[in-house]
Amino acid sequence: MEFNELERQRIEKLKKLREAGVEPYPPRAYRTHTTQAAVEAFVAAEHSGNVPPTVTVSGRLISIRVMGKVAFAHIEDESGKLQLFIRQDEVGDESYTLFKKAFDIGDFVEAGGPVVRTRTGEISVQVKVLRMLAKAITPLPIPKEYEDAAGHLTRYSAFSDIEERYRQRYADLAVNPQVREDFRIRSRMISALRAWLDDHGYLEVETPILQPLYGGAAARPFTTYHNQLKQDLYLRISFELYLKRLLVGMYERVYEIGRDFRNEGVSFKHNPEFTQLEFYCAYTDLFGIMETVEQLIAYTVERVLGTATIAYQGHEITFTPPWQRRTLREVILTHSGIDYVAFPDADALRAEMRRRGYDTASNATWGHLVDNLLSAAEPTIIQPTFIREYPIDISPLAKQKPDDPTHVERFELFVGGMEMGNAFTELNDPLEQEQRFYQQGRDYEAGDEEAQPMDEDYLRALKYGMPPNGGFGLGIDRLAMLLTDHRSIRDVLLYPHLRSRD
RNA sequence: GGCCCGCUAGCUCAAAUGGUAGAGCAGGGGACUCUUAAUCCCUUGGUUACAGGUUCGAGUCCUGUGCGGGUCACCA
Repeated sequence: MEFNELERQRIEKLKKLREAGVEPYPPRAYRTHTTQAAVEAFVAAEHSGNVPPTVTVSGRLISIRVMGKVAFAHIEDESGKLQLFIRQDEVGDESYTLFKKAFDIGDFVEAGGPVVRTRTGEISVQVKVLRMLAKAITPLPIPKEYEDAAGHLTRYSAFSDIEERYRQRYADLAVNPQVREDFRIRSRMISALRAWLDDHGYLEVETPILQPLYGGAAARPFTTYHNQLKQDLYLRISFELYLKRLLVGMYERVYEIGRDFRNEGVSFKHNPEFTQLEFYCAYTDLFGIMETVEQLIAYTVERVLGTATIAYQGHEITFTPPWQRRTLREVILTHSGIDYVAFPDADALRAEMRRRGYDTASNATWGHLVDNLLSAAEPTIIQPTFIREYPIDISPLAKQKPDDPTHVERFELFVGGMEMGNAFTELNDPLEQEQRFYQQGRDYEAGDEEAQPMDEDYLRALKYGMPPNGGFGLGIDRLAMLLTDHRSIRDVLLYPHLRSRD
């Protein structure tokens, strides 16, 4: 380890503590109250006229104000903050000197004594015993704060360098309470999703992450290798094909929450690994899934934030059902002026798009061109909106519309200008599915690296019969972005992927 | 991957046109027995991301590299 000057000074303090017979990393803490519980116990005693409680509280030192033979400090634990009132004549000369000379902001400490109000009225622990729990070597960038009479909090020089916050998330969390809160919201959100699904007859299952064959989405996979088996394996890009096999096995409602891995570019809304919820429900279709999704997400938002209306990047978004239902054709026509069904092949559509100023790749398939048109409209769709009826070319696992075999029963959910989820009336005709895989194979040969490979075992499952059903996939990270009002997916991932240094 | 922007002390930021690299906080020394951005006096701290180049002289200009941010493309 290399140490800078500040760290060397603190290592000297370590020695000073040990020379005084104080172990700077003792094995145990003896907390009797969280800071919040200490305050509550004090307030209760004050109301009932009882003697104030004596407590032992533990936490990180976040401020120190020494005034000669008396000092004030604040400690913070997960429940909140509490002031320590330390008097030399209460803790003793030796302990007080050690506090002044060897304790720093950032250290974990423990303080025991009665809870009192100081002259300014702040509830504090009148410290009788002060212990070091864990000495910090590296100074934490804990900001100074000022709270005015109106309760408005100003933070000075808060740790805000984006790259360092992501690389040293532990420090970010330690000094930025709002970041801690964002990840609590994310956690509560996942709990709420799970609770709703559990309450509605869905069985939570786990399917393979290491797969001999990937599929279920249009994406390039990560590859890996099993040494003993001498076998190439892929990290899954979706759960879809494994979950639908379970419907063949007579489960009617299944879901999985877990990680997908896609080998593609990173951006403010893409991380190489991300969390997905997928569920499948037998004996329903696209339209049944829409109602389920409305209920599921409205319940989740309400339970996590206490309201169905949220603020997101300056927009007000309301999740109260029913949500808008539009067709892909109408959305694209409205946004771009192009009625894509009038241009049924790639060359014609590309020519029309270029005529209207779109920059299109000359090797893009017709389906991808349609997708590009949708992408252009995407940022304008703020309120929760189901966009349905997709071209069959880009939907190899969805069932065709009975009255229009060029399109499938598929919707994507958009909120806040982002795609949040994707759903189909699932294709359960094994012969048709085989043809779709063949077409994907031809697309792959033609240069589409995201085309899905033939999955013989999945077809074997379908041949046993799969009930009609609808399925849905939800980007958990993106929903978390909405609920925490963050524009970047990295702010809702504890450890977003970053290129390594050196 | 293309283009644009950024990288200066532990943290947050300054440094006209190229001319001795600074401040606040944190840290160190001192004063102070009710403070809360405590206050007051003194003070340490830098390979300016890295490597080259131009120049008498580069944090500043040029080239390259790394990392990050934004944007476009790719991509759900």
